[in-house]
This record gives sequence, C-alpha cells and structure tokens, in this order.
Amino acid sequence: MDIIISNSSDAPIYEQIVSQIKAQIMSGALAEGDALPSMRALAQSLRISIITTKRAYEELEREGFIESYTGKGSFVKHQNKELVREEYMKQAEQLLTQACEKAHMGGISARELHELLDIIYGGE
Amino acid sequence: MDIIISNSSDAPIYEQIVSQIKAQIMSGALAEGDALPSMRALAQSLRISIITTKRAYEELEREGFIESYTGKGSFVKHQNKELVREEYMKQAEQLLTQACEKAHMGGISARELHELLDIIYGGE
DNA sequence: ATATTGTATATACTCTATATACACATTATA
DNA sequence: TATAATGTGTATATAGAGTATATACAATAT
Repeated sequence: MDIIISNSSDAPIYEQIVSQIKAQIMSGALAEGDALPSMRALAQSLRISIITTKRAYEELEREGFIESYTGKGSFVKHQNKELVREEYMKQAEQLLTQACEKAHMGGISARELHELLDIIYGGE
Repeated sequence: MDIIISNSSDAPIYEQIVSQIKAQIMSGALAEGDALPSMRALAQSLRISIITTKRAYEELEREGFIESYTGKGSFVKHQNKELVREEYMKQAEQLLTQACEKAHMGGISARELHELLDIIYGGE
C-alpha cells in the first residue's frame, strides 16, 4: 500500500488518501475484494490520527469504492471503471477550463497552450 | 466596476474580488492612478461585509497592485504587466499539469486533451 | 479471554466572513 | 476661518465551517 502524504499540497490529508486509493483501484493495483490496510495500521504508517484515516475510508465508502465492517476490516468493492474514467475526464475538463481562464487573462494563445500541453503530457 | 461574486465557486469571496480586480488592471479597464470603489461602496453593492472588501484590498496592496490611504481611498499603482503575464503563465502551467495527471489516471489520450482544449479555449 | 477491527464523542486549530466601534481626510456651511 | 457632517480606511472581538486530533467504546476473530 503505497500512499504518500505531501505537506506542501494544499489538499487535506484525508483527500490525498482518497485520491491515491482511487488511483490504485483504477490501475488494478487494488482489485475487487482486496483488503485495505486497517485504519490503525495506515494511521500509524503515515503518522496521522486514526480519525483521519477513518474519514478517508468513509469518503471512499460514500462514493462506493470500498466497504467497511467492524472487527473485520475494509475491502474494495466491484468497480465500474468506465464511470470512474468519466469522473477523471470531468476533473481534467474543469482544470483545463481554469487553465484557459488564466491563459486568457495573461494573453497566452491557444498555440502556446497546446505546446505546453505536449511538453507536460509527454514529460511525465 | 464590474465584479461578480459566485456562491457556487469554491474560491472565497475576497479572492474572487482580488482576481477580478487584477484582471481588470491587466486588461486596462483599470489604469494607473484610477480610484477603486471605496471599501464601503463595494461592500454595499456586493452585499457583503466591509471587512471582506478590506481583506481583498489588503491582499491587492500586499501584491503591489494598489495603495490605500485613510480618508482618501484606494488607487491603482503602476504595473509591470510582463511580470503579471508570467504569473498567469505559471498558474496555467500548474493547472495543465494537474489536468494531465487526471487524464493519465483516467486513460485519456493527449489527442483527446487537445480536442478538449480547443473546445474550451475557443468557447469562452 | 485477548487482540484486532471499525466507531463515536469531545476538543483544538485554522480559515472565511462578520458587526461594531474607531481614526483620519475632505467638504459644506455657519 | 472655524467646525460640523460626511466619506474614507482601520482595528477589535466574534461566529461558523472545515481539518485534524486523543481517547474511550463496540463488534468481530482467534
């Protein structure tokens, strides 16, 4: 279970956990039925409170990615990956929209944006 | 002075004011030496607290865009527009990077992103 | 029984936004 | 010219939402 908490990120800890677990489910690193680390174990390894890991798992449960059972643990549910892909698509679209707004305000052309995009998309 | 506060936006009110005034300075709608609306007048027209407009003006002052004088008002300072343009460029780049991350996670191709970008950039 | 799991309650800190009262500058007017 | 009235920015104290926490509780497995 590779999860990295960045203090420099503006995203709250519980959200960083949520998005990274989602990404691992999407990539197949976590499959249906797999057990997640216990809230305590994850909290300990990340050196954060159990309550924060619980909050992350609650969010994942609310969104239908996992299920938790008292005394047993938390497990990955069956995923409709096409739905998740569309969610990412929406998020990418929103970010692109914001980028375009800034570009307009700064007088940056569509061509410049396309060039930037190629550099960034390829360079990862 | 056209400023629009969106409740659906996740950005705080004072930041919405800051970015819109910045944009108006960049576009030339506000020129060096121009008087901004008084904190009270702006607060009244936006139906928000004076303290919030004050906070926005403080931020603009801190970033060197305006100057405020007790009893007189707030005024636009001289701007180095090239510097501001570069700031927008940086922000656009950051947003593009985030968009590319989401695209990768969702298996969205560079071609799809380029198409999206054209639609969004043109369609504003 | 004991250990491991998830859960619930009460608390603290930061950020956003506010009401209210204060201090300074300009303008109207006596 | 004095001075009251108005308009300007400023400072203090307060409230609410969001994030993160320590600690104690409840259910399950061994």
